[in-house]
Amino acid sequence: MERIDDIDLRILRILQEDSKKTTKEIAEKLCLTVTPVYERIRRLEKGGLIKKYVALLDKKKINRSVTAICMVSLRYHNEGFIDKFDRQIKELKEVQECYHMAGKVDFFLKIHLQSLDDYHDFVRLKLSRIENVGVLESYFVLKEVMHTTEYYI
Amino acid sequence: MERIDDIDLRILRILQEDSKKTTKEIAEKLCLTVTPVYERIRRLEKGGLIKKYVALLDKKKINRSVTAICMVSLRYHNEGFIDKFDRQIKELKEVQECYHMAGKVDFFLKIHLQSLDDYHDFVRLKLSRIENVGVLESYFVLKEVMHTTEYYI
DNA sequence: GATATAAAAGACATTTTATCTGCTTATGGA
DNA sequence: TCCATAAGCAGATAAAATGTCTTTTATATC
Repeated sequence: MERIDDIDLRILRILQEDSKKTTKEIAEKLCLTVTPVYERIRRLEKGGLIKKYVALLDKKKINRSVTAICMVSLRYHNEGFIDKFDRQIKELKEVQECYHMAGKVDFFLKIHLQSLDDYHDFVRLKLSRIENVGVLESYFVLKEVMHTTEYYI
Repeated sequence: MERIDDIDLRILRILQEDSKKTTKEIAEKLCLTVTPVYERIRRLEKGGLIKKYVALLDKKKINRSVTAICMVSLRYHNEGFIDKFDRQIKELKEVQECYHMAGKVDFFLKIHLQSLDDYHDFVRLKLSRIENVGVLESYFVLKEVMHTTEYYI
């Protein structure tokens, strides 16, 4: 991928905010015609800079009001165990984010659920049954202060 | 918003995964014509169930390879202070997520940056200068095991 | 500074998609 | 059974995306 210039950046900022904006609307904002804008977007897609386009849903309206953060430490740290944990975590539909961390905690999970009861079940029936899971530390979100999918570029 | 049925759910699953799918493509998957699919999508948008459509960028390709997790505890917990922290955090472009938590830690931040040096500057010049910030605990992501914007519905 | 060359932008035609309208078919009570 | 209502279909129209070709602009070289 060649370098991206200022026009590319402005296009990316717009699309991060609202990907339904038409090429024409974007072109007008940038004082260009549709063709260059169209071609730039295609180039950004082909180059993989734009990964995908998605619809974002309202958590509350689909009944996923509980957000839990869970820090997991494994008992043993052989490479095989870490990969195994990775694979098993990816199977769990409740998990929205999972990071392998540097530090005393090994993994960091963000989980979305309907209720605290569901979290109880999640830990008891799924998470704690994954082999080699050691310490679990759970935190619950009281209020989402901010949450964006955009990067400041 | 009226209840959502199984067809709505199937539409939402598709749009969460790829919002560029055309009404026609979705209609074919669901064995319907474009009109009902079109109207359902409009209804889901109007009802606020679909919040927005966005483009997701590749973190690495835009030079945001470092993800830090930061747990913040405030010194004092009067209501005013909490709101003030909220407002000031929202101003920081590096912060992608911020949650007010239940427990011994007050806030939970996810931050995206170019380098560890930038994190150093972020903490030194921005975070630690916010009034009333007490303990900071930082973690760094070694590997993103999973990260999705989709909800399992 | 003039000129050659390539990259970027524009103009416009064509294809595809979104959107609207009117009509038909299910569905669930009274 | 019949009515009322919601959901779906078919086809027309408007708008957007896409492709092609031309013009402009920037850049490098002489």
